[in-house]
Amino acid sequence: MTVSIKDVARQAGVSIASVSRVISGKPGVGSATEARIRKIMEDLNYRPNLGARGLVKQQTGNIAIIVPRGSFTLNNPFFSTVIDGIAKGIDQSDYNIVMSFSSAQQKKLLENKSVDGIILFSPRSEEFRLEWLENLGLPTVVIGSYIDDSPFPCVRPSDTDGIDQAVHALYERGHRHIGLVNEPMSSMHSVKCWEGYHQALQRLHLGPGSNDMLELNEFDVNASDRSVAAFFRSRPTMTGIVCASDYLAIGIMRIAATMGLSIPEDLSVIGADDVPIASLLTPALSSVQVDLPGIGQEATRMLIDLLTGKHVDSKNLVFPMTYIDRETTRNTEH
Amino acid sequence: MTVSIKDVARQAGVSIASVSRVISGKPGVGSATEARIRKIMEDLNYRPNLGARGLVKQQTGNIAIIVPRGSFTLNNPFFSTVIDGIAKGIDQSDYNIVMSFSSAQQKKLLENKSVDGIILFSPRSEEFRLEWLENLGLPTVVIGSYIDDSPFPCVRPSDTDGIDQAVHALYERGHRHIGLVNEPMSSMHSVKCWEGYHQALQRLHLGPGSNDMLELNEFDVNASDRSVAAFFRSRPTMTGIVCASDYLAIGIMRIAATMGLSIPEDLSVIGADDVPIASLLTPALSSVQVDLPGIGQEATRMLIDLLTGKHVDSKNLVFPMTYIDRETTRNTEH
DNA sequence: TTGTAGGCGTTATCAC
DNA sequence: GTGATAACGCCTACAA
Repeated sequence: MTVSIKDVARQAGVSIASVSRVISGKPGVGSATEARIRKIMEDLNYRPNLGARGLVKQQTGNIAIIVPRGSFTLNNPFFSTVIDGIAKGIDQSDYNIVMSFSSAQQKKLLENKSVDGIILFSPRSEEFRLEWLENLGLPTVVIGSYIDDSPFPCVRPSDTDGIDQAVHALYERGHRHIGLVNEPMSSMHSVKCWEGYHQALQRLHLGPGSNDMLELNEFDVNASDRSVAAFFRSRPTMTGIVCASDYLAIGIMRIAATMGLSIPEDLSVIGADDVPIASLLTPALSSVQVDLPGIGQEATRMLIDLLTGKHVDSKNLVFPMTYIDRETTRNTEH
Repeated sequence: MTVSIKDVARQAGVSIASVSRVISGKPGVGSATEARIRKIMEDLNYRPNLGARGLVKQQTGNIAIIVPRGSFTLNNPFFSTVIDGIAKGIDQSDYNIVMSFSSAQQKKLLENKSVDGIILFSPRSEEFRLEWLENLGLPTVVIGSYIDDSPFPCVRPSDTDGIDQAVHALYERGHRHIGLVNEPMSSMHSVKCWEGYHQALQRLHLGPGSNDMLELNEFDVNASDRSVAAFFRSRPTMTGIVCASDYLAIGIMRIAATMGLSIPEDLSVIGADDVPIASLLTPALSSVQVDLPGIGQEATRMLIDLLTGKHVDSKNLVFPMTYIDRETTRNTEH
């Protein structure tokens, strides 16, 4: 059914070697025969079988995007925005993107020699052990915060500094009791955010404040209404909240509304990452901006450099974050 | 470097045939040798090469998701929400998802025998010609409105009815001059929306109103500020707007704001699809709800049925839409 | 129960 | 310039 290099060769009355040569643009074919072969390929509508080629060249032409299960949900705008950047980066190349959605399938995908490289969204320790990843022997670049001494190049926002900025912004607006809503600490991202929060409190002499971080049990805020409500209720003097992501902040805004808290009158809220919808919400979400598509694009470039043996310049690319003041923050008298 | 079936065979002192048998769980291997082989596989950390297997079994284990270039932007919540459904559907199977992002790459992906089937988001005629698609000979299911007599099974929202409902909702609230903001008519989805709009106007005896559709030149509203503004300004009596999608409606709300029009006081707006963020906006967007993840999941199930030779029941699965009244619509006296 | 051998569609190394 | 032919890693009759 499917037309192969053999069919072309037979039709053209040449050996498959010659056909293969014109396909891969290698020299050593008379221009007359080349023309003939080209014509036959056209007539027969020949298309190379990438699988077969991959078998001999030991490469697949595929890149895996691995998003931790659970935070998955392409709907999480953090991922979709970064992936838009990846799309842009990959357009220039000949690679395709392969994705799996369950953790078991992701593992299989990476083990089965069906990809040449990996773009890994900040993995959580429970899901992918570092040793296991290294054992794969695949070029890998990590997006987002990850183990500090990991062997993989990494592209990420300056989370620590970003959260620090957010706390400072609140401080400047008169807030003195500032909380942090964070994802489970099993994610390195959460640790970085915690560090930024802690560092800011210290610099501002606001005390340790470790009591004022809410560590969610799930990665999805919307599964945590009760603990969020309890957190707010038990801290009546708290006037400002910094969230580890916009996604979190949006959930917080929703929960606050159901509790009868109005933002920013009763509570100032700041997100992180500044995803596109942040500015569309009402009140528009104050956030810490970072070039999310840029991160995706740079990570892709790095991986492709790795794949093509080019020298990869910097092992750690940190994108700056800058506070954006919108409508969820307001001055308060303390 | 990479350990193959041969290595296992040699180590175990058996033929590759036996190893292959235990891998694929075929009978005909002594339980003693089977155990030995299993152990060696474990020790050597053997992983099958899917590419090689695909070569002989003539299948790749991959499914392509094709999203029309331009509307791409995983950030378009319509796509990300449906794809979330696809993810759910595919979790049960052993298939992986492959994506390309430029139109040229997508074509190559489909031609190169690197996928077993296709999930195609309502293609526009300029990008993928039906004849070309058929010629591929790949099991394909289409998501969203498409050519009526296409040979491919199709899962889609009842766009026509949905828009009809939206117009009626506005009518019931007293609106008599109702406009439609639509994407380029090269998309079948736009045509269906137009039909729903037209049909509603007729039933309500509101005249043809063909003058009151704005057909955007681009698929991205945000590139069309000027024409949207002109559209509004030239129709001072228009009090209600139906949009072909929530994505469009969100853009319209933004543009209206910059024009000093307030919603819903000056203008009632209804979106379509009811994507998750619709309810998070303020004012919360009135829309026509449809089970987007369900569409993705059903499409995936259909494709997998097709792929596994199971009987596929219905060639055309239409998901009902129902109007959801939120805050962007208001009564008006005409 | 086990092994041999041919083939899936390509590329690459030889000869001629 | 051109053509055999051996891989690549795997599956599968067919033999033994």
